Amino acid sequence: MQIHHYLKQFDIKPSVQRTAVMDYLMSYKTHPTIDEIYSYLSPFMPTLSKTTIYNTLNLFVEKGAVLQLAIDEKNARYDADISNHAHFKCKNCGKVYDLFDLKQELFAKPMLEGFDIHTVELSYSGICGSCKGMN
Amino acid sequence: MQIHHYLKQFDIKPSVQRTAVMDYLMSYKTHPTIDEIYSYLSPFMPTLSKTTIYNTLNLFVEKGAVLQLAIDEKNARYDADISNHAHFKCKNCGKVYDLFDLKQELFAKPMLEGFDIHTVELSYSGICGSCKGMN
DNA sequence: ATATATCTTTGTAATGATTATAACTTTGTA
DNA sequence: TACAAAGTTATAATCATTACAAAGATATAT
Ligand SMILES: [Mn+2]
Ligand SMILES: [Mn+2]
Ligand SMILES: [Zn+2]
Ligand SMILES: [Zn+2]
Repeated sequence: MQIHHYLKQFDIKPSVQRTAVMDYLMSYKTHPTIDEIYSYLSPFMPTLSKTTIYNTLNLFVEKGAVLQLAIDEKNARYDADISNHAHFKCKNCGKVYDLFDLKQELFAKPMLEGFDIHTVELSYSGICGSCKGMN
Repeated sequence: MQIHHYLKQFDIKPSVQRTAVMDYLMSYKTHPTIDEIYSYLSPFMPTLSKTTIYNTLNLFVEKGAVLQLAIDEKNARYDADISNHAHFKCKNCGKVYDLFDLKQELFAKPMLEGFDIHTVELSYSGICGSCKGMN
């Protein structure tokens, strides 16, 4: 199964729960919160615990398989797409959108004396198209 | 007094507490948390309440006088420098550094169909110079 | 200057996200 | 099968933030 293989690439043992979480993240690219992941999976896996979702995502982030986004002040949000892209958070509806069509230069890690830069996070906020003109 | 005048520019009435918080933010550019601000000011203002620090900073952010940084997953951090600059958070010591010497293009708000972009936040993380070679 | 309304601050309680803990279950191996 | 290691679960604890209501300060009208 491809998700099993993908997890192994990051040195993650593919349990049923871990596979389900990664499958969800790869299928629904909505940058979900822990609660959203748990609420979706729980009906399919009645014994699933929210702690497992926390454990699983902490492991995924640690192993580099998933990004933890800081764009939402309230809850952590997770993204299985670890390629260079930015995010936009709507101040009105809270939805987090992907922004792929930006110059790659924006994601360059600057060479700065005294800083060993590992990660780059570029976030925008404002009002999204669906919310414009409403409210 | 200059801080009073500065606050008024943002339509903020300069109370004693608000002035003290803005003074602190402008003097110590360490991107402090609520707790750090409270711990510093409390000895000088014995009746000060932590709720006031929360109220004050929420007001400052709402009025655009201060930036709330999302770079730290645990606590909100605040910055009185609202000019274009990026931040670096050390994964080891947790300190948040300013990065001023970056191209202004990095802070441009891209023109994208369906997005009305108000703010840009550019954050890096990795290991800082003081932490390199230690641990 | 006094009364009244509005704004601000304060302390406490409530909420909500995340982590710690310990028991239980599953998996891998001898 | 037997044992050890890894993973999952439920519950309790922690910690940041917000809600609330009372008290205090400031502004406005008489
Ligand atoms: Mn994304
Ligand atoms: Mn700064
Ligand atoms: Zn929206
Ligand atoms: Zn450091």
